[in-house]
Amino acid sequence: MESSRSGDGDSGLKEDKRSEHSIGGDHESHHHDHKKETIVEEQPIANAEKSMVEAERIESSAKNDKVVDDQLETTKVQMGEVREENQRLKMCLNKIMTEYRALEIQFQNMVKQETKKNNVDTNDNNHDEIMAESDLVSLSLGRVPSNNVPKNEDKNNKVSKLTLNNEDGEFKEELALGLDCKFETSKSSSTNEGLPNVPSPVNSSEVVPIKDDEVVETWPPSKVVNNKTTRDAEEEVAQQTPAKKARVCVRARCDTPTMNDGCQWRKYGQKIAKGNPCPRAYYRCTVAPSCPVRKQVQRCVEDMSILITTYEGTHNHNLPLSATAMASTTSAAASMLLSGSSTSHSGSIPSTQTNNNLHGLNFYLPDGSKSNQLYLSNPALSSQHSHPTITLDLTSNPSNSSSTSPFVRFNNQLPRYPSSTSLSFSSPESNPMHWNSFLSYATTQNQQPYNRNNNNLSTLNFGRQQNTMENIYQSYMQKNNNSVLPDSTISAATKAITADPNFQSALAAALSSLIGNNTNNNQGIQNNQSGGENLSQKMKWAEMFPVSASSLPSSSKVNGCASSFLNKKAPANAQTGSLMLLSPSLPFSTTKSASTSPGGGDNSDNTN
DNA sequence: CGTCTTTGACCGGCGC
DNA sequence: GCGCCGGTCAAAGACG
Repeated sequence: MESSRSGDGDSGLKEDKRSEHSIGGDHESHHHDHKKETIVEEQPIANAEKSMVEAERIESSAKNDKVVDDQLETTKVQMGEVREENQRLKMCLNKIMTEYRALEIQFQNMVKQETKKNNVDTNDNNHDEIMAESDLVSLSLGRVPSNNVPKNEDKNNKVSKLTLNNEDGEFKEELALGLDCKFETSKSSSTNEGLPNVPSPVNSSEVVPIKDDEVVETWPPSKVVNNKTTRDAEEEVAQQTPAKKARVCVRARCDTPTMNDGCQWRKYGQKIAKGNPCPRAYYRCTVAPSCPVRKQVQRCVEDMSILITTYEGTHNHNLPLSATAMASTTSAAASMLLSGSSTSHSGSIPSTQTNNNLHGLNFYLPDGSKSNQLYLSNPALSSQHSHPTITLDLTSNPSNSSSTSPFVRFNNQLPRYPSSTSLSFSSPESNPMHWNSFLSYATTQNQQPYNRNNNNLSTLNFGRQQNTMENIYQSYMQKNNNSVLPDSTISAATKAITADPNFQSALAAALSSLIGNNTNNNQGIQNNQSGGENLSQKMKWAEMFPVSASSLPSSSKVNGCASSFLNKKAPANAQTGSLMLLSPSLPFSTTKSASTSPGGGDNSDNTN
């Protein structure tokens, strides 16, 4: 009994039980004593006395009622306490939200001013301003501005969007942190293009034609600028915000040339970077012709089994389902970085959050003075000082880390961007499942086919021993079968969200987009708008809408890193679809080497 | 024949 | 100003 309590159960419940026991127990013990007495006396007595016993029994039953009443009252009191605590938490959350909004507005103003400065010559100042704003918001969430966001409306709604959420309660507000952009993008679009870069399963097949007013993120300020259009002007504005250059670096063990992130990539160059004999390959997203997203793939010089994939930019189109996890992950990570994750971490993180025990979501925020350079095993990559970089370390080898705690590392030493960040999910003590399931859960519901066709793949360790992952997977599946999220997952989500408002924003964005989009785009939007659901509810909700495997496309070949892990896990359970959620994969829930074979298989994703 | 990869050339930023 | 280096272009070749 006591051992079971030692778990991370709800303290409120524990209290309830305990108090229940103490209250009822005392009364009952007296009651039993009383009964014993009556029994003892009962033996030698006559019937007349039996009536007395019955009277006593009635009396005792009355006592029993009283006990029940007491319990009820106690419970009520406890509920009141819980409510109070809830209120306190709500107030706390409100405070955080207020600060967040204030910072957001402040940041917007700063960007606005800068935009004005830099675009004095431009005729349509307003346009640029607005676009920059739009861009800003979208970037803060790792998203691309909507293709068709009415700009004026966009401007006006930006500040009020959270207010809208307040009407429906605090949970909404909580999610709203991450849903800002979604609201913005969705509100203006009557079509399902509201979420351009994290598509719904339905829309994923549609490559949304790029519109003229669409803000296309430019990756580097290259000579790509051939024709001066309004978009170019917007780009120029956008480029002036460091957010444009945010990069997300993913380190993962992979024995294939590239990680399969589900997206379509076309190789456009290769270089031998200084400091690393392994060539660096350059890919650009080919899902949409004008997609600005690029990625660099390079082996780690210290450990050739580690593949370092660096993503830059945000997709401006609907993604294949298989790519949403990675896109969301990188977007979330980027938004975490860009939204000022370095601004107030130490202050915003409750001390209890630093104990590296957040049910798998371990966010250790060491002193900012810790260098990230050492952590980035690739000097070439770490030398990209012009880009704020966030690193997701999915390797199991923390040796590359300069910190003893391979969790989140923020570093302030990069010359130009003090916000380089590293996320590591490699701690042997941590359980990456939750993170992975968060990020890939909804997506994977639609990715079953990738699993189905995965056959012989190499192993891929995402920071954990495979056995461990298998156990996690199995245990998760068991829980998953009950369609009830484990408390630990909910708890992890809660803690993670409260851990860092910025990450809250990022994670919520990723989650909401994944889950919301996975079922139905419209529903997803509505769901997000209603927002009353917490993360766990969302996940449950997503669980209720599995996509049948038959409706999913099959990939003809599977040789990507991601698939290697997934393949091994997939056959273990008939519910292939839902297992993908386990793929430690966060992002790598799909299969098939997208980069090396951008054409066929992944195209089928789009057309199916 | 169309698409993708390869690879040398080119460009721009940055440091000395 | 020069050279280094990262990043991109685009022609040529490979592949299905």
